Amino acid sequence: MSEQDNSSLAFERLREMLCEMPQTGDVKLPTERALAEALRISRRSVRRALEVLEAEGLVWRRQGAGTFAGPRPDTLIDTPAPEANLTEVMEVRLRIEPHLAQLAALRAGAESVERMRDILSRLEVTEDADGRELWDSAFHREIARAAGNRFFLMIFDTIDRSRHEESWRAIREQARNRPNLERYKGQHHEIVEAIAAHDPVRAGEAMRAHIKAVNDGVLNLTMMEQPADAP
Amino acid sequence: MSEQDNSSLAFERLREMLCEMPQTGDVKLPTERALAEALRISRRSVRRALEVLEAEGLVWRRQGAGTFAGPRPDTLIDTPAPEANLTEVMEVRLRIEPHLAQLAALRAGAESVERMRDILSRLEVTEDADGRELWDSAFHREIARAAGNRFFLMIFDTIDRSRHEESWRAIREQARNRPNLERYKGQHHEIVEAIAAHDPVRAGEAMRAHIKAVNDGVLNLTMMEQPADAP
DNA sequence: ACGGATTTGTCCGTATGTATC
DNA sequence: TGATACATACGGACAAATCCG
Repeated sequence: MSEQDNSSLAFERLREMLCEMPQTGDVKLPTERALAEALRISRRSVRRALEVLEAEGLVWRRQGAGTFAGPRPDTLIDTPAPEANLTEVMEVRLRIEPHLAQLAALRAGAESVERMRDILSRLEVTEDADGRELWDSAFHREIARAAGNRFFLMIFDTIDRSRHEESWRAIREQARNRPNLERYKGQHHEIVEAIAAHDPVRAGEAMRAHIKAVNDGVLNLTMMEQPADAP
Repeated sequence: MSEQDNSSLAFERLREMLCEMPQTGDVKLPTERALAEALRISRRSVRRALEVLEAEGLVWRRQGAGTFAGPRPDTLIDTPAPEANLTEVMEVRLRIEPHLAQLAALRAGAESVERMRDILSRLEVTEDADGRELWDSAFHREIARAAGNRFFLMIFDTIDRSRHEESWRAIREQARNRPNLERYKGQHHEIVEAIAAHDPVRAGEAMRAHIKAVNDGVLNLTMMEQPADAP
């Protein structure tokens, strides 16, 4: 009973603290360092407790901002993704986006191709991980737009939303190692060239290869996280 | 669990906002600082999202003036216009449902196949139009379920909802009144057989042929309605 | 024609959580 | 456990461009 775990102590104290707080959103908690000092325990223990509280939905945290009480403020999500599994999303992308590239090759106008190239050039000079994610998404969406089918565009947006939710970890980790980034860059240009040349077969195949590469990259990464696995 | 990057959040919210705006040009958006405060995020995140939207051609900005909604060539749709969508929906079905059949052939269990056969038997003894419509939809949805991918199922439901559009029902039912019904019946059984045999290639091809036949049936019908349209 | 007010464009410092040792 | 390096988010400050009286 004496020295079980400081995390549980922090957990009780923090929970108590939360109950006394006003229920209005946007209540900022003290920083982790301050809490650790106030409770006379290590910051690691505070973090463990906060992780549990976050999972319970009592608090939410954002890097660079702080820890806040209450549910997340931006719950605009209209249940787009149940429990988005990464493999499921990739399977859908692998089977749909090649069709979008094919249709885009048949129907894309010069201004669409121009926008694609512009987006790619911006993607390549972006160092920020968040920004890269945004530009990459914009590129794929531009292709979906160029496909000229509003239903396909709607479907793409459904996938894209889930992709952003799922990207929370894997893509950012993946951004760390640059070799893949170069390969993706080449694949992107290959796709645009095929579309510009109105070559649906090549466009579809290029898109398929690209998504397959991304899929493999993410898969390898998640496998690396689990120990004892050599290529 | 669903807290994505702030930029992506701003991106979705802004695009949604743009779609709800009147189509008239010269619509000035709130200032970046106002948007940042309204969305409860930093101005930097707003700016990243606006950059992408500008590259997509949805908005245009001028320093000192503000951000304006640009021309909107394609709008996200919630209420599709009937006529033009028919070909669009058919195009989507033709390119997606074969994949569903393939996956179903790989993953369908015995009970799924059992349900498909049961649904088909009920479809074949149904005389009224509403009933046939319902059973046919149920058959295709059972295949989507058997594909074992929740996203694909979600996407299928999106398509299926449009398919049930009131204005199309008459057309589809007329297309089914013909001897086409017999052909569709055979194609349905061919699909189920291929799935039961775990033959993805045959299943995909059978589904493709089926949807192509339905598509042709509808197309022929709509052309018959408009007599003698000459180039 | 002029000047103040407003808005976008740009940069940097600070604060915070995250990851690693 | 404690300490350090790192990525990210935020806000302020200033310049450039524009608008309005």
